[in-house]
Amino acid sequence: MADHPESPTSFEPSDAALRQAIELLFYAYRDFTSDPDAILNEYGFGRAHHRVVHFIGRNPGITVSDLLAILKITKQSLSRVLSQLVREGFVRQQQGSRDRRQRLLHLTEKGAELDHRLEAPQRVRFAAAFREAGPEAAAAYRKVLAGLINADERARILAAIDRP
Amino acid sequence: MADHPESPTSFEPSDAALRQAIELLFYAYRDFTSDPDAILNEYGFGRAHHRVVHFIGRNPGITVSDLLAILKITKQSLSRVLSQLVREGFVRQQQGSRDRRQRLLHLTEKGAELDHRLEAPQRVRFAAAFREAGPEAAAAYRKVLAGLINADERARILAAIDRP
DNA sequence: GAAGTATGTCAACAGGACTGACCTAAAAAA
DNA sequence: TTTTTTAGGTCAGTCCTGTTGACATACTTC
Repeated sequence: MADHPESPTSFEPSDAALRQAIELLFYAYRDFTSDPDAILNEYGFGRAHHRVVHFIGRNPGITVSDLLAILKITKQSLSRVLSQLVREGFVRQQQGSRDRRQRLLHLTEKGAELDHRLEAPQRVRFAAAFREAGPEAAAAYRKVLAGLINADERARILAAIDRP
Repeated sequence: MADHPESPTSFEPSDAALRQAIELLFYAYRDFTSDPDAILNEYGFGRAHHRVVHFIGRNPGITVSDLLAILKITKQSLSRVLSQLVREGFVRQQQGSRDRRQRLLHLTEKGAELDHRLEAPQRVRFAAAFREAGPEAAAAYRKVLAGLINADERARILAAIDRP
C-alpha cells in the first residue's frame, strides 16, 4: 500500500489524525462553552438560552420555525426557553405583517446586552487561537468545520453566516 | 497576493470572522454528534455514555478520578453512567495493584465494539472534511482547536492525544 | 368552504448535569 | 501508631433541556 502524502489529489488522513481531530473537538467544545455557561448561571439560564439569544441576535425578525430549523430541536423545547426569555424581557415578539400568524423575534436592549456578554469570552478565545495560528489557519479552520456540517445544509449555512 | 494588510506578527481577526468561527463550531458540533446519538439511542444510552466509552477505549486502565478530570463532571454524574455500562457488560473494573483503592477501567469486547461503532461515522465525517480541505488545513485545524482549550491544560492534553 | 401552515400549550417523561451529605477502604503522613 | 488524606461509592433532591403525543387557534391559500 503506497501512500502519497504530498499528492493533494489523494490525501488520506491517518487513523491517528482522525482520532486526534475527534478528541480535539471534544476538548475545545468543552472549554469553549464553559465561560458562557458560568455567565448564564447568574441569570438562572442554560445553554439553550444562549443559543436562542445568539441566533435571534444574528437574525433579527427571525420566525419561530426558522429558529427551530437552526437549532434542530422540537418546538416544545424551544417554547419553554423562548417564553422564559420573553417573560423576563430579553426577547420581544412582533406580529408578522405579511403573515400575521408569525411572531417575529427580536432582542430587547437587555437581550442584546446579554448576547454580547455571552459572546465576549468566545470571541476572546477564538481571537487568541487565530492570532496564534495565523490567517491561513483561520481560513483552514473554516474549511474543515464547514466540511463537518451535513452536506445538504452546508451551502445554505455558509451563505447565512457569510452575510455582513 | 504578495502583500497582506496584516503582517504575520500582528494578525487581528475581524469581528465578522470571529462570529463566523463561533457559529461554525455550533453547526459542526450539532451535526457531528447527531450520528452517534442515533446509534446510542438503540442501546438506551446518551451522549455521556459515548464520552465514557471513548475515553476508556483510548486510555485502557484509566482511573475514575482521571476520567473525571477529562470529562469535567461530578463523580455522581459519572457514577450513574459508568455503573450502567459496567452492569450491562461494556466496561469492566479491575482493582489496582499498586493502589488497591483504584478501580482501573477497561472496555470489554462488547464495549470495544460499541466504541468502534460510535466512532465510525465521526471518522468518516472528518476524513471527508480533511480530504476536501487538504493536509495543511488538517494541521491548521489542529492548531486552532488546540488554541481553544484552556491554556493551563493545553500542553497536557496535546501530549495525551499525540500518543500512538 | 376546506385544507394546510405557524404557533402555542398541556402533560408526561428521560437524560444528564448539579449540590450536599455521608460512607468505606486504603494509602500517606504525623 | 494514630491521624489525615485520597479513591471511590451512594443516597436524595433539584434543574435544565431534550423527547412524544394530543390538542387548540389564528391565519393563509386553494
